[in-house]
Amino acid sequence: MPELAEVEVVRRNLQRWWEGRAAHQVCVFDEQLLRQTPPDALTEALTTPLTKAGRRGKYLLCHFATGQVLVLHFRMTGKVICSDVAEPAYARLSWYIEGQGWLVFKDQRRLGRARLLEADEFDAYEPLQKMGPEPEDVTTEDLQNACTDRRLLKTALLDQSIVAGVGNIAVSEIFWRLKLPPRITCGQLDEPDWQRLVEVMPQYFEEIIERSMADEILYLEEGEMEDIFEVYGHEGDDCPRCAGEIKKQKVGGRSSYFCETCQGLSQ
DNA sequence: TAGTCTGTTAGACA
DNA sequence: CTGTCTAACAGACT
Repeated sequence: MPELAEVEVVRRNLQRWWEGRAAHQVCVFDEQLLRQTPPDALTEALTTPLTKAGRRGKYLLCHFATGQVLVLHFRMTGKVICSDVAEPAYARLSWYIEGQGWLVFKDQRRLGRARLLEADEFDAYEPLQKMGPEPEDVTTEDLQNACTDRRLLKTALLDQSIVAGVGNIAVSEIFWRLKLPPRITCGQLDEPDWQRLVEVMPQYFEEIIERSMADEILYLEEGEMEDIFEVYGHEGDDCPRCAGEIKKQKVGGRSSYFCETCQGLSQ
């Protein structure tokens, strides 16, 4: 489930499983995942130790001592898991870490990408160059400067050049916390609204990261993921806050979930 | 069968 | 140049 929070969970896992160690074996099952990267070059990089697992927005960054960076993007259904077999379902790329297991890039829909960049290529890499500040760093001024009055707030927050890492789920959840109607435009926010927005965004991600980590542990024991969202995917349920009903509506081309009672007028 | 889905980008259009 | 919408990418699920 790749929004910022899920990518951060993978980053923390890779830090534990992989940092300081090199792969002893590499299997490329789906070359489409690699696109511009030759499998041989990837294999060579993976067989040197990982120096750091980083993240920027929804991009996962695997740094090597050579200065090379393996950039992973999971799009809709990609993820990295640790497995005791090399090729579980939907495996696209696997590398073996001694004493840990197979690290597997899984991706049901095959939209995810892995690309190996040289140090200078990484410094100039456009998608990262264009990216806005992380939610924990963004200021009200950043947002107000980047957002025109008539633009939907939802569309603005999903624009990765304004703020990095916000996805469609996060928008619904953050709007619910702020009691904002789904179609509110940037011009309709007052100063305290912007202030609360920059406070709540990082709080939301922090909380979801923690709950996802805890959930993963629970999943290993109980075999079932808990639903950690308040409104997203909850059409028809009662609002956890006011017992109004959760509605679903297309906003900016994609589904928004919101409480019709406590999130202002739904328009 | 048609519509849906956590993301991103290109092209059409206003 | 701005912004919005759609299709496309690719596959599974309802």
